[in-house]
Amino acid sequence: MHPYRTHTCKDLNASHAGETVRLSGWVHRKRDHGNLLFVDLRDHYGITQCVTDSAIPVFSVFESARLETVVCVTGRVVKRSSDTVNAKLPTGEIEVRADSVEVLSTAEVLPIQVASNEGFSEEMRLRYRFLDLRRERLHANIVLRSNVISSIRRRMIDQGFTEFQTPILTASSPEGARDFLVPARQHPGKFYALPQAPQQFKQLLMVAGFDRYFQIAPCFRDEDSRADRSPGEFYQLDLEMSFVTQDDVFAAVEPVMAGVFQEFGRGRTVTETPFPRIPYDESMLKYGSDKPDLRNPLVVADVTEAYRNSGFGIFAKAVAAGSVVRAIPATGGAAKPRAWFDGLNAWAREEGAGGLGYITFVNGEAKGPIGKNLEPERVAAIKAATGVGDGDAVFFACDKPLPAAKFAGKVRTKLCADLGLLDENQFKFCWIVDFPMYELNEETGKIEFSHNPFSMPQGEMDALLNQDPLTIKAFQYDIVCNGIELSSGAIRNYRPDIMYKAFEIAGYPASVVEEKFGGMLNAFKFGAPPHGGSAPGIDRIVMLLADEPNIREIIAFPLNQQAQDLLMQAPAEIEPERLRELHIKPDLPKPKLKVTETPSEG
RNA sequence: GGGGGUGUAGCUCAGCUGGUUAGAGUGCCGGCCUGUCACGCCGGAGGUCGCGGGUUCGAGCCCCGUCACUCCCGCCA
Repeated sequence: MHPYRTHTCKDLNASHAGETVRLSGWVHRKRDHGNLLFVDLRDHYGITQCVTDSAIPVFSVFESARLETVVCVTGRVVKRSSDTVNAKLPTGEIEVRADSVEVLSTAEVLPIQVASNEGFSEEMRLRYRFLDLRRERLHANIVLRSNVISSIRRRMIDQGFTEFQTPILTASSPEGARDFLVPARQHPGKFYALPQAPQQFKQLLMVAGFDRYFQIAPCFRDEDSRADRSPGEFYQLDLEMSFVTQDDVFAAVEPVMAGVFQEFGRGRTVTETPFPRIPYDESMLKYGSDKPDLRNPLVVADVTEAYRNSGFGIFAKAVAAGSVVRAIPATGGAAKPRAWFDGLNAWAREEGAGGLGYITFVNGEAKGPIGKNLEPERVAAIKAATGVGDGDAVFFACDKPLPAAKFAGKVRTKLCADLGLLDENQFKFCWIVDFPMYELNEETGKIEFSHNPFSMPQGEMDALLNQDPLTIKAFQYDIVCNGIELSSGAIRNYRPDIMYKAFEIAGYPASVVEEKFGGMLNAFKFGAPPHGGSAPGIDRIVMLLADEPNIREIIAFPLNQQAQDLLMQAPAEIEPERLRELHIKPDLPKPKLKVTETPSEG
């Protein structure tokens, strides 16, 4: 018989009754009846109940084994009587009568319990990640992550994409986030950078003629974390395609996204392909965001004209000074008590708005502080613009266009939550397209790239030469699901002449462009195909599918918010000798923060 | 870099207006229990109330500082 196991802890059922089997796993739970002892034995696959009684010598071994001890149990499979079957357990029809138990590894008193749904502190969970990972939910999330990545890889390969690996030790990115740097021992004073994304490599692979590239790519950015953003590292499905338009990229990405979300979405409905394409300007107006949650049915409308020269003095004055008014409908909001409206007003002030004016519609009448001061035909126009009717309310955000849009977006989200309008049972995808190529820096008054300087301006050279730069759109797009930005992508600027011009408009002379991006620019001088791509974030995809609000729940060994690994104790100090051979001398501003010590090993 | 929250037993938390010996659940240790499946019952051990200072007759609670974790803003081509 195999020294460790003949079956896993999910394998056995009534058909195995009478067989002698061997199982290995962790003592998940014990139920000690004095002369009768039940042990739930757990492995990666499942749980099997083992039972022993005091007549058998191994009883005391089992009885003294603490939770999470690793044991090897040999015994006979017995069909349970009908009244003792556990319907909640896949192996609940049977149990294993233990003849012998070997303790393979003992366990100390647990700092966090495995067989529990209790919430433990992040610090404990990360310090004892190996225990946390044994727990059902996290264990399942990591398996889901693996399955999602396999599915993505299969779907990409089936579409004719070729998988690549690109360097981890590479050059500092010229723009963007802070790099992680690695000292180069053979080149004193010089550094490698970890890639923020394989952006330039994938474009070079297109120049190299590979046509369709993808990679499950690790990306490194030294920026502060958020609940949905790891500090340091994350993975993306990086892809790039040659001889394509924006629509070709969409057509390649959509079936992968839709397919994966259908496969792992546990019945939640997924937007049918093709996904809606929403121009950036429209998204900012209707949803107050460039990553709209389309599960929220509320749509913002512009009602600036309804307030121009109106009887509602505050807004009329602001509109005259260049502000806009955005109307956010609250379906069914008129039935809410006065306290709700007051609460929203207080919330709006906390958010930095002057307040939150509103009109309610009851029995064909417009009520509320604004309703009284606004002429009936203007109220009618607002009603028409927002599509509200009796029983609804409308809220107003009045400010300069961008802050008004953003605040309207916040109001939209809050109203939806308060009114319970969000359908949780959906994955709503869309593309946000037509991002502006440039934007005005309000402080400096200068024109800057608003997103990726390497994307192709719509209208190409003609637009750069003849259009107001602030009106030029780029072939730049984001894919958004349930209000979460999964990726951005672009059709790239592959023409050196257009690139020089695009950078010139943003204030970079040709010499700077050559110095900073010489490698890629040079490659484009030897026959570059038109190309474009995208890079959906793997971690966020898994977060959505697992319905987890925090990215650490879908990563086996995440860093904490301070970018520390509490289990492996990283970052750590380095022996002086190592620093010497790297020609590095620390110049510390103050005594270094110490990573707290881990308790002794078991 | 900035703002909010949290920090009390191994773990998860309660602790009222500042007032006796700081509690519960769980885990751990011991006892009882032959059909449980979050088994049950009885008992026990376990505390520098994050740390430092202050106010007070008296501080887990109030004040100041500091540290740690977390959420958010900045940042994230």
